[in-house]
Parts: sequence; structure tokens; C-alpha cells
Amino acid sequence: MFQLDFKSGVPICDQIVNGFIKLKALGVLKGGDQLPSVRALASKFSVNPNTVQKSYAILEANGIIYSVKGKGSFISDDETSANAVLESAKREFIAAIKHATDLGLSTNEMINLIKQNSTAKEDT
Amino acid sequence: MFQLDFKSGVPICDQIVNGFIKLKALGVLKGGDQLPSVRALASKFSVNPNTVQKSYAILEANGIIYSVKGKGSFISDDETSANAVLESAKREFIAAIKHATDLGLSTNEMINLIKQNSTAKEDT
Amino acid sequence: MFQLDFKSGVPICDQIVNGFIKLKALGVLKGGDQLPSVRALASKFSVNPNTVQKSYAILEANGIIYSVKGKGSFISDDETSANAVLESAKREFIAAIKHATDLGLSTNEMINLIKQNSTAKEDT
Amino acid sequence: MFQLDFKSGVPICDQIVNGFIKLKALGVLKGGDQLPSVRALASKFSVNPNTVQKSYAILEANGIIYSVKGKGSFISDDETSANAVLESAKREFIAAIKHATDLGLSTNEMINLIKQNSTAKEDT
DNA sequence: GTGGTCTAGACCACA
DNA sequence: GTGGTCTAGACCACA
Repeated sequence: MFQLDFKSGVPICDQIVNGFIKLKALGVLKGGDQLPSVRALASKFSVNPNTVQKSYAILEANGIIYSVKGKGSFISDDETSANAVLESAKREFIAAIKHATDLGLSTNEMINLIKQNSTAKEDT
Repeated sequence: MFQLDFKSGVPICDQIVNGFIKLKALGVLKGGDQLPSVRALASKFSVNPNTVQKSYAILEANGIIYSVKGKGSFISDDETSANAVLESAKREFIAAIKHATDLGLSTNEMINLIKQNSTAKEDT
Repeated sequence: MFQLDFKSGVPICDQIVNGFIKLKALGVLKGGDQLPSVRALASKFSVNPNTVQKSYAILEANGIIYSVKGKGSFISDDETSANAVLESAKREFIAAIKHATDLGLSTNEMINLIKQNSTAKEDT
Repeated sequence: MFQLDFKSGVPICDQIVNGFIKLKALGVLKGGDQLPSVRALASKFSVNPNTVQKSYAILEANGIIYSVKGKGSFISDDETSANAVLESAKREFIAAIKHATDLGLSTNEMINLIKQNSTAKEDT
């Protein structure tokens, strides 16, 4: 699973959303896999069930999971959702580039930081 | 100068802070230059003086400007503050790289996004 | 807890900041301990919530506490912040030594004043 | 003479007062020596004459200088004023000790800082 | 209920 | 006129 960082300033709700997105991107969770129930996860994280509920709603709204009444929530195996995640990742990264540029980082410095810090595959 | 975006959701206070950081990074403002007075900037932006005051306090706490009661606020000519900004920019960018990696972006895709989107100089 | 002195001329905001720094230095408050909510402390001290808010923001900026929206504010368990406080205490004390020297106090007089006035432990 | 630090946050007025106190304590200025005129010092420091005027008034109120209408301001050779300076130096130093204690410095650490940093004579 | 931002407007110290 | 602190009170996001 993933960990929550209560001190980071990032809303718990977003951390849960991102946690599942990462698990799916990494292949740990695959289409059809069942998520923990809202209450189970809330109790595991010592977090308000409303917060988990909100996260699941966001994940479902983005097609990353789907919920079946009376059964639970499951990882969607829809390709579209994967693309949506990639697109939003790109949008966020472009925002980060602009911010870094504003603060005075050169393109070369950015590229070096990527080479030094990315654990990603060279190509997808 | 810079513009405020009241719809962006980004606190006005932070927008002002970032505005001056950019102006300093770009070299538009240099050590010793005087900033507009709290009241002048507040009226120019149609914003409450307290908000500008807060921004100036943050800038001063980070060593980017210094304020003298009764005289005004001035761009600091301390090299350390400039470096602090660069370092924090790097840390934020590394966080963005990790996030993008988690979401499935490859290093090549990231580098391409930089080449397409950065308006920064190649080198600093 | 600590008391506020409204007549002292020292900003209330700073008194609150120093109050919590002391409580942490004394070990009364430890990492993870929850602070009173902004509103609770404001009402206890008969002070405006904005003032307490400002104090908490300063404490957070210095890594002494961390705040979580919707949950509360907590004493940081980061060692670094404690060291930062000690370092700044040393810097301020060195400035005081230089000032006293300039005004004609001898080293022996200073040491005597410490022996007569410090309520601190001999060693840390 | 002495220098003003416009960035230090210490009021200019106090810096001028302290400047002359130091010069007298160091023996650079002695009883009967004439101070620069208000206007001359104001222009030298690029400071408002009102500010210098205020400093001279504080120095005179403390018996450190005396003013003669139409002639100028002079260093007082009154022994009492020297003692007043010493007493106020002690009071300020005691405040610094309490502050340092609050922030967690032990008496031994304070004494070591004095031994390492004081350029004062051992005894007065 | 919790922290956080913002407006409106008073008041203070300093220059 | 300049920065800085404070009160009063509204409103927002998050839990």
C-alpha cells in the first residue's frame, strides 16, 4: 500500500487519490482488483471515513476505479483512464517547469535534475 | 511589474511573493531597489494593505527583501537569498519529477516537455 | 502554559511564539503534542484569532510546529527545528555579549551576572 | 566614527545613540569633545535631521552629552552618566540571559560563548 | 470543528 | 509617508 504524510500540507484526500493512481501506474493494482472498503481504509489510516469517501468519489469520477453497490470498489481496466492519468501528469509537469523557470532554473539544470533523480524508464 | 489572477485559487499573498521573486530572478529588480510601499501596491492591485504586508513579511523572512520602518522596503543584495530561492526551486522540481515518474511519465517524455515548454535560458 | 504581558510592548504575536518555544525547550511540550486550536487560544488569551494564527504561521515557518487543515496544530518532532532554535539563541546571545562589551562590561562582570541570574541548568 | 546598518531592523535613532555611547566607553570621545552638528551628521549619514535630533535629545536626557545653545553638543564628563550607561548595560545583559535561558542555553554554554566572543578586558 | 486567507479600518513607531 | 500590529468579522477548504 502507501503511506500518508499528515505533515506535508497535501490534503489527505489528495494523498489517497494519488496513492491509488501510483499503485495502478506501477502495476501493483490491476483492472478488477478490489479496493479496501471506505471504512476499512479509514480505520487503517486513522482518518475520517468522509475523507476516504471523497477520495473514492474523485477516483471514480476520473474513471480510475468503479463502484458496485453492495459489493465494493474496483480498479477500472479502462484504457481511457490510464491515458487521463498520463495527460494530467503531463499538465502538472508543465506547470512545474514554468514554476521552476520563473524561479531561475535553466533548461539544462532541469534536464540534469531529471537525469539524476528520475527512476523512470527512459521510454514508455 | 506582474499581474494578479484573482480566479486562480492561488492566494493573492503568494502571487505577490512569487511576483517579486521572479522580478529578482529575471534581474528586473536588483539589490537596493526600492519596492512600492505597502499602501501603494495595495491600492494598485485593489487589494487590502494587510495582504501586501503579509507578502512583504514573507519576502523579508526569506531574506529576499528587507524593510526599514519609516523608509520603505528594498530588494536585498544578499547572495544567500538568491541561492536559497534556487535551492528551493530545485527541491520543488525534484518533487515534481518524482510525482511525474509515479504517474508513469518516462524520462524522455519529461525532457521533451521541458524542451517544448521552457522559456528559460539554456544555461545560467 | 504561559502568560501574556500586554503592557510590555513586545508584540503579542511574538510572545505567543516565544511561549511555545520555551514550552518545547523545557520539554513540557513534545513532538506530536497537539496545540490548542487557534480559536481556543485566542479566546483563552482574549486576543484576536488572527493574532494567534500569525503566531502559529511563524512557528510553522520555523519548523517548530506543523499544522494540518481540519485537524489541528502539532509540535514538530523534527530535531532540526530544536537545533535551529538553539543556534539562533546562541547568535542572539553573542550579539548581546558584543553589545555589553561595547558599553564597558568586563567578561568577569558578565559571567557573574550569569551566575546570579540564570535559572538554567548548568549543562545541557 | 561608527556606521549605520539600515537593514538591521534596529531604529536608526537607537543606532546613533549607541554609537556615541560606544565611542565614549572606548575612550575615543572624552569629556568636552564636541559632537558633529545635527545637520552635519544627518547629511553625513543621509538621514533625516529629525532623527539625529532625537538621538541627541536621548543622549542629553541620559546625561551622556550636553548641549549649549548656539555652540553645539559636547560629551559630558560627568561620572554619573558613565555609571548610568554601565547599569543599563547590565540590565540589558540580564534580559539577554533570561531570553537565552528560555530558549534552552545552559549557563555553561553562555559562559563559554562569553570566553570565545568577548573582546572585553577581564576586569573593569 | 480545524487551519488559512482576506477585507476594513484603527493605531503605533519611526523618518 | 513608511512599515508593522491588532481587532472585528466574513468566508473557504478540509476532516
